[in-house]
Amino acid sequence: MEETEAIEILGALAQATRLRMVRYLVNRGEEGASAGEIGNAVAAVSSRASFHLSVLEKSGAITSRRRSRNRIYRIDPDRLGGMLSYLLNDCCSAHPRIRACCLDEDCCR
Amino acid sequence: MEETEAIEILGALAQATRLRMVRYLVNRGEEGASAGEIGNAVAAVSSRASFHLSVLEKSGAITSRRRSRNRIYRIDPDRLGGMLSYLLNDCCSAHPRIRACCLDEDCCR
DNA sequence: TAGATAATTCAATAAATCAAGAGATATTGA
DNA sequence: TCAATATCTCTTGATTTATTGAATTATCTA
Repeated sequence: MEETEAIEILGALAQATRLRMVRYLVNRGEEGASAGEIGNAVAAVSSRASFHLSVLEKSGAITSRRRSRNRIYRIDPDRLGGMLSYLLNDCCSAHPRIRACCLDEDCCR
Repeated sequence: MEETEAIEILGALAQATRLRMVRYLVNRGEEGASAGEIGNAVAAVSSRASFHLSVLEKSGAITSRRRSRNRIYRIDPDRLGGMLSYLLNDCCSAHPRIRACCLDEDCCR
């Protein structure tokens, strides 16, 4: 992954509403969720939900397709994983301590 | 790690100059580097380097101490690792595919 | 203490981001 | 085609962020 791609995903995740959207969509898995459901889940009015979803989609963290009247959004696990890999393995050169913290949920604060 | 802490680190990393500073500091390891060296490494004038270093320090991604005339900055691997762990294990519920991408450098694009 | 060095803070400007509501667009079913 | 539903786009104003150069602060050494 390129630096600019990683930065765009990082910027997309660095906002509470959007991070909560990602969390919600990860739990929805392959099924995904409509803009309305997502907005509801994170307590965002429709225009705001739409804006934040478009930021996430533009970054590549999520994808979407239309299904009837709804637009269904889904996580793109390869892009999210790719960004994490870029940070951990490329930027941080797989620094042993950072890696240990990342892999073991209970390692670091 | 709390959501707000993770978001602050994510926001700190979502900027090219700052991401390059982190990359440089990871390579410097325990030794760390002075503000001047870091600014030089990422081609930033002193005031700009100082500004970005303060953003990184405020987020917790790096720490600093004064050594003579210089201020020496270092990575905080536990905080960086903690943020990665928050994303991978908490937000993404250790999603198998995301996890695989993250761990194997060559898994995802 | 005076001068040199290193880093930060300040001021001004430009650009980007966020929130909310109004209105526009797309899709479906009566 | 008309009405209802779901989503998106546009506008406004407020806030935040990034950049530069000048001024300031802290530290060291002759």
